[in-house]
Order: sequence, then structure tokens, then C-alpha cells
Amino acid sequence: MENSEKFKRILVTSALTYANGETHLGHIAGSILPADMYVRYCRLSGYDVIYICGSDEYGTAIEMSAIKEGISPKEIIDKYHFLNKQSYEGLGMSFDIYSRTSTDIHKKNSQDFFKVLYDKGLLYQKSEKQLYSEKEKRFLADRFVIGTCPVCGYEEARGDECENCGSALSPLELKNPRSTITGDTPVVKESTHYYFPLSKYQDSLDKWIISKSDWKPNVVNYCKGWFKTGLQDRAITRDLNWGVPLPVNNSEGKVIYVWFEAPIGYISNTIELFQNSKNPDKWKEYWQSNDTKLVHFLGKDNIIFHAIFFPAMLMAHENYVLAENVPANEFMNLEGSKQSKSKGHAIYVKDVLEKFNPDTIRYTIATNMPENKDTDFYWSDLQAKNNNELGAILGNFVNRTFVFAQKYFEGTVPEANEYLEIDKNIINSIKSYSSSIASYYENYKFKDAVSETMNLVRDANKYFNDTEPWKAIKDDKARCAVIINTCLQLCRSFAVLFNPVLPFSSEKLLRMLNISEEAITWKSAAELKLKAGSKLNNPEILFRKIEDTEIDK
RNA sequence: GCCGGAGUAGCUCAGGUGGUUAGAGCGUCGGAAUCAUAAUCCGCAGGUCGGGGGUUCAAGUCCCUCCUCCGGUACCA
Repeated sequence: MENSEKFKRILVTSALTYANGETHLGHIAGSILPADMYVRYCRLSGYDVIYICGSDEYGTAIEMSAIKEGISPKEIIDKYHFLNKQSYEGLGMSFDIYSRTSTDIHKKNSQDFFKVLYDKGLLYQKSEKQLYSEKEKRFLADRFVIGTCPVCGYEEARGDECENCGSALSPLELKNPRSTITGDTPVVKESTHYYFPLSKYQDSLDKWIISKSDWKPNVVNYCKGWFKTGLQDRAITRDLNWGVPLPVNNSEGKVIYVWFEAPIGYISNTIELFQNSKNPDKWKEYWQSNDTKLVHFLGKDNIIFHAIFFPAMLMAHENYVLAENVPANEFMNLEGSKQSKSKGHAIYVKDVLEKFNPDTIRYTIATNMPENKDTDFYWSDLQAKNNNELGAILGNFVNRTFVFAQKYFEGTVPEANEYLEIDKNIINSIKSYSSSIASYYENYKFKDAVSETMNLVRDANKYFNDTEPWKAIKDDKARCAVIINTCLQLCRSFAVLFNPVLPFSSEKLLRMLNISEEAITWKSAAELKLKAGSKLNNPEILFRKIEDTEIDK
């Protein structure tokens, strides 16, 4: 489905990053890089697109991290918000805004959202028994209680499940329950919460998802599994200090459940994006028009929230557009096992940026993106892709072309006066490649998009070999001029077509070609825009070789 | 346990509704070329598609079963 036919504008989100740790390559592969590539492609294609992301900063887990580290939740989120923002910028992620859920705008916006459902009478209150620590004066979330498993007798069973026998548990079933934070014994106490009637929306959600024939099967099947079990109403408040306070009376010590409030953060951040612009209401065009194409990028662990829970919230509110697609990725593991912040088994963006070119990182992830199944990141893979593909195929083509232009044509674009069949063929293939690559981007096939782009460079190298400009320069300089002109035009096309995945190299290439970044569009990738006689800048190495010693961890 | 996903060349991965000799990239090996970051181009080799059973003229693809890995399982996000 082409964007331009049905939609006037595109609204892209990447899953908000939970601000209790450093962002790692798993996040990049799952929800950030595909969105950034998609957005960059859309901008080049002239679509009206904005890209929203940010930090998710409330909830039990952050409060617990704060307790464990002996600092305030605010200190935790400040540390990781800015660190992660910086990491993303270092990797060239082109958010229109990367904000956070601890802003006043978000507080008001999520309270307003809650209030709308509340005023409609959709929410109801229910009282339930929970474990409460009198020592800490707090209710304990299931996973912060351990005790003896009633099924197998394992003494370290968690409140939500027993790791020993796999039984799903409720904390009230545990024998000898104790808090994982202080070790004291909690007591049973009643607490009243607001519930969102998710069960009422099952039919609408079911119809909605079945109508999405172009969604990935993993996402659709996952939702169908939930429907089969039957959706249950969900508590959307928590007894917690760290969160957005309930906007209703008599609710001290209660906050909005983070998974109710976090996706509203996409809306809040959009409001923030436009608040100081000429048209502060512009966010409404994106969120409240049916001709907006809303696309959520995320990892598979988030499907439930973006394909079921958040859409149901939006349906209940009635004023918002629903997602047009939820292209969820699987996970990118690290050398065979899962990346995890808590276990420290992860490649943090900050660390890898200190050593390697951001485009090398983007390319390595993009060419092995977990679109259909979990994939693995290997350091040896990063080295191989940098040296054998980026350096050898792309970098080398650009370099050998520029060296000719420098050496034999005074650093200018030589004239192309008469094309042979072989020249016309490669020029035509730019056209067909740029349209096939576009189609891959339109359909969220990022691995295919990138490998197809590299195939054009392979063809370009073949063209260079077959036309043998090193011979032409000796006996037919005009012929050599045609070849080098064509190769430079190809370089310009690469700057456009690789922009979504290799933005830094694209920029470098444009600088070498002496053209400005604003001047490029996807359509122009297939046009011969370089004028004969125009001056080139000195060539730079696009990808330096990575030595074996650099990847021995 | 239950729901969902995955298991395909040495490595990393593609393979709508079952259909001719199962694909790509990288790696290996052989050749061509020598402009270029020794970088390119061409070619060969390499797979009983996790195990077993079944349906069918025909199964990587559909059904059953088993094994392994991953996500979720509703108060972690």
C-alpha cells in the first residue's frame, strides 16, 4: 500500500525506552533503527512524517531501582534519560522529539485521558487483597515478594511464578512470604483500584485486527491467542508514589498504571513538539485525523500493549486514530544468548559508539534485523560487514571513482557526451533499484531494502570493471569521461538510497560531491543530477578497516 | 501448564494461498583483472530444510507427535 494514496501524513513511534538502564543494541534492532530508517525514507519521499520517541520514566521497576541504588527515582531517570538520548543521537536517530514521561505536559495529558474515560463512566472500582509491607509502608508488586512455593515447596519462589516448577502463582498463595527489598514479612491488606473494561473491547479489537491483512503474521497470531483466552479487565491504577497521580478525589498514594500512561506519552510528546510552534494545535492533525497513518515500531515483548491495550484505550476515548500497522520485531541476541540490562549481558550503545563508526553499527544491525525470528549479533559479523561489504564494496567503489576524477579530471565532474549500451543499462538499473528499494521500505522489509541497495553497488563495481576506465584513460579520454561521470552519478544515487541506513556516510558522500543535503529526494536518486564541470571536494575514506585486534573483546 | 513464535548450506539469514534441479550475502576454493582502502569481477563446491509419523500425483510449506530455543501468561516494563 503506497503511503500517498490513503494517507495525508504519517506518525511514527518507537517504543519508549524504560529509563532504568542504558539502552543496548537489542532496543536499537527491535524498535529504534527500523523506525528511523522508515522515517528517513518517508522524508526523502516527500511524505509529511513525524517521528516520536522518548523515555518511559514511571512505575514500580524504577522505584525499586532507586531503592536498591539508594538514590531518588528522579536521579535514576535523569541519569538514563540523558544518557540514552545521547546514545540515540550518536547513532543518528532522527527523532522529531525525544522527550520523557516525567514532564508536566504528560502529567496533564495522561490525567486528562484518564478523566475522559472516568467521566464517561467506563472505569469501575474493585477491591482486592494484596501484600503490604508495614516496614516500608508500601504494597508489594508480585515479583517483589518471595516465599515457599505451594506446589513444589521451593523456598525462593517469586510472587508471580515459581522458577523451580514453573507454576503461575499469586503472591497470596506463597507460604512464608517476604519482601525481596527488606526481607520483612508482609501482611494482607485491601486496596481499591480502577479497572479498564478491556473485555468489552474484545470484539472491536478482533474485527479491527482481522481487517489488517498486511500486518505481520506473528503480531496477528499473538493477538488471536489473547482473544482465544478471552481478554480480562485490567487494573489501571497502582499503589505507588512514583507515577502520575490519579486526577480524582480520595486517591492519595495512587498513581496511573505505567502501561496506561506510557503510550499516552506518544501523544504528550507530540503536543510538546508543537507547543512553541506557530500552530500549537498541530498535534491534533496527527492524532485525531483518520487520514493519518500511525505506525508503532516495537519489540515482541510489547505487542500486547500496542496491538491490544493501547488501541482499546483509544477506542474508549473515541477521539484518536488507531494504528495502521504495528510492525513488531523479534529480539536481537548477543552471541547466542539474550541481551538483558539486569544481567549485564548486552552491548550498550554508548560503549560501541566509542569504538566504531555509527553507520557500521546501523548496517550490521539492519542487515540482520530480527524481522521474522530472533537473530544474533556477533562482533565478528560487525567486522566482516564493515570490511567486506561497507569498505570493500561501497567505500571502495566511491574511492576508485573519486581517485579517477581527481587524477585525470582536475577534481571535477567530467562530461558525458555519448552513452553506450552498457552505460544506459547501469543508468536504467538505478531507476529499477530505487523503486524496488522503495517498495521494501513501504512494506517494512528493512533487511531486503538494505541488501537490495548494496546490490546496486555490486552492479556499479561490475560496471567499473567491465568498462575498464584505466584503459580508456590511455586511449580514449572522452570515453573515460563518460564512465567516470556515470560512476559519480551513481555515487550521488548511493548518497540518497543509503541515507536511511547510513546517514553519516550519506552526508560525507554529499560533501565529497559538493552538494547539500537539502537537495536530495528519493525521486532524484534515479536522475543524473550532477552537472559536468562542477567541482568536487577531496575524497575521504568512508569506512576504515577494522583490525582483528579491535574486536577481540 | 496454557497461548504465540522459531529450528533451512561452514556462518548469518530469505523462502504469500503445497508445484519444475531449495535461494541470498558472507566465508572457503579456482580463475580474470590491476583504477582502487590487496579493495573488485566471474565461476565451482557446499543442504536427507530439528527427529519421527501421516495426508497428497506432489510437503521446507498442510496435519499429528516428540525434542530444543525464545516471548507472553494479565501487579515488571
